Amino acid sequence: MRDVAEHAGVSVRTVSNVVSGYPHVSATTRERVQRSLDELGYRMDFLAKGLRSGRTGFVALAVPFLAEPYFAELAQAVIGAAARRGITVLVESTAGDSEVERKILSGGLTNVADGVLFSALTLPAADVGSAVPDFPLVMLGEHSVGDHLPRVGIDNVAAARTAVAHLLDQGCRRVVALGRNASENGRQRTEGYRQAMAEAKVRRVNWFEVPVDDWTRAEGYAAVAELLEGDGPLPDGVFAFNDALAVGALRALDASGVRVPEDVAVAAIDDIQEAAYTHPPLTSVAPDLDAIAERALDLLEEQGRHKADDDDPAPVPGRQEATPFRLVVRASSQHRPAAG
Amino acid sequence: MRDVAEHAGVSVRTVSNVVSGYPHVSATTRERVQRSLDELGYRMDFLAKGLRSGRTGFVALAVPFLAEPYFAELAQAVIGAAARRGITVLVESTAGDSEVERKILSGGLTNVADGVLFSALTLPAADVGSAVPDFPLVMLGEHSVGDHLPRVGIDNVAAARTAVAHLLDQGCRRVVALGRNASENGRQRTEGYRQAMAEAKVRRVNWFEVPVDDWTRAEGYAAVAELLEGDGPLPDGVFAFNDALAVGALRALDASGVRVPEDVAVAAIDDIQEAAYTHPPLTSVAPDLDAIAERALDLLEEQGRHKADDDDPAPVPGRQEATPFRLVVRASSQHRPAAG
DNA sequence: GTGATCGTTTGCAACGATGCAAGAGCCAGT
DNA sequence: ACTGGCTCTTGCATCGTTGCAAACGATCAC
Repeated sequence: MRDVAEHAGVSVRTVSNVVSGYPHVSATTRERVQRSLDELGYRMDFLAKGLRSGRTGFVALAVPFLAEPYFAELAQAVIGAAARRGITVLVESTAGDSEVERKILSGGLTNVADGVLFSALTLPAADVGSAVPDFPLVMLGEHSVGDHLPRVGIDNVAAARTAVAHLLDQGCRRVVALGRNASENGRQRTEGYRQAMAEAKVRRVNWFEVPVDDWTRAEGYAAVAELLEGDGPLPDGVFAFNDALAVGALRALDASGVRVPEDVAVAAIDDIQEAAYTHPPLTSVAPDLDAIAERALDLLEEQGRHKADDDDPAPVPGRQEATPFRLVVRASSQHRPAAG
Repeated sequence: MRDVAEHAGVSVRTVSNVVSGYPHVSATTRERVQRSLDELGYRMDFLAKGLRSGRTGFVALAVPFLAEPYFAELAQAVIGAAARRGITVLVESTAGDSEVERKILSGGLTNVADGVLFSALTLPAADVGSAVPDFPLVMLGEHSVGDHLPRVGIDNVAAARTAVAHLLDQGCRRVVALGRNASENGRQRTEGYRQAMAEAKVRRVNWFEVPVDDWTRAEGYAAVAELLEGDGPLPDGVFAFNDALAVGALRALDASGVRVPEDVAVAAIDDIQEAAYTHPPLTSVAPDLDAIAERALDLLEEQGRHKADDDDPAPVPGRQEATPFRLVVRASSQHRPAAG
């Protein structure tokens, strides 16, 4: 920038004014500086700008596994929403490592990012306690830290209830819930399953919850394969807590010759792109990822503004925003067996 | 850091020495500073460090669509490899917008990242010409800019040839190549297909190339659906240029009641995780993503060092690194129809 | 003609860290 | 006792940019 100033015969400050669009710059000067800018191929140094102004224009997004379709699609949505606001996204993958997650929550990304969007899996709740971070932070999806942290995501209980109610509507009598684990997400979707089963007055003997460790295709496959090998009564419906589990379940059912949806109907949550191409296509609850991304960025900006205004106001009440979702019905759940 | 220095009763420079592990610091001082560090919850400012030292510890990864499984898995591999080196990855999604791609190549990410890994789809070859960027850059996969830019990826011709040869080995007589488009990648995989067909002395009448725009499930589905509706002779093998196309193809075949692999064998390239869970599981060529990520980062660091050494040496000859791949055979290609 | 006002431009300091080289204190060797 | 060499510590300048407020010149009203 110094070079540009010299080349244009003005002060560095004036160059800065031109670059940052300061209104009180004469047209002739602006043009001359602009020419020098182009000629010398000037590129702004983000670091210096960030250092001086305290804002970097970056937002960090931390997800457990970027290679999981759901998180990849979420990341894509966040990147798109951020791009519309002129914000760049820094994507971090925690690999479900609670050490990494703890570092992020304790501010490991501060002053490189203006804010952090955090989709936590195994959250080190104990370590975090009720401490409020000293930087803009919005949680995506459920977490177990407490409601003092702002959060954006679908209502998991309602989403699960919707999926299970749909299966019951289709005539299922014995619906298995596949996917309970240690996560808060797992707890809530289990709750939704139970509510739907209770509401439909399904007899307790037909309730069945299959636990897993992770919500992956492999675990879904293994769990259902084991279920089919067992000597218990077979289910006529499977509610998988996410699409990856459902994909694994479908594969296991297919491998065992169980027909979907004739023998077993399947529904899940996430509606990843893959869901439209499974065998058969998968019924799934679709969260509005764009809405999640937009709302999350709104909340981040809001926190950023509050920080700037006062010194330390009540740092934004932990708002819990529920974004819309809808049930996408595909072939995997469309059967109507004879009542029984 | 100033606060810490004051609190510990030393100069800021000494604090810096402790933080950066400078050896000549007495044990007592080090300990005292460390205590103040912890007590005040000091966190290093990456921006200031980067501004002063000229290195940020960031590497940018630009991919067309993060939501595409292949790129998501690639990103995960890069993030993992970078983490092992203490490098943080900044993921950018170009959305196949050549405007964005041009910006990246002209250095839009410089001085925020020490280097750029670029997986280009539609590359604005004309705009770039043979200009060598003034920052460390490594291309991932094929591109059409020319060989003056270093590149890491599998040998696409060989990979395609391997997949097609496998289908022919399985007894296929009429193999369709699905996926030719304007990309360099498409050109090369087409070339591999032709080589394999020629090598096996397949009669020209049985060669068939189906073009698409993008390598997505939707396009794969549409292309195969159209093929099945047509009145031409049906193929007994489909070679899809990537797994997404294959997934779409499998769905279309399934929907039309065509049996895989009995009627049509299918193979593709990428071996995304989803490939193991399709109906039936998909035979695919698996690139070694970890190797790609590691080599790419190696080349970046090498370029970084060269930059540091001299002023402007021949900026690293455009090395073209071919990483290993292997064919993963699954059910989608395992048939042996009667010779015909 | 003179002072007030406005638009435009500028100098200085600062953001938080590190490179450099010099200063302070200590010990051993002569 | 003096010097050289060592370890440990420090001050100063600097990276590229922007906030702040003053300075500058010109126009305007009286």
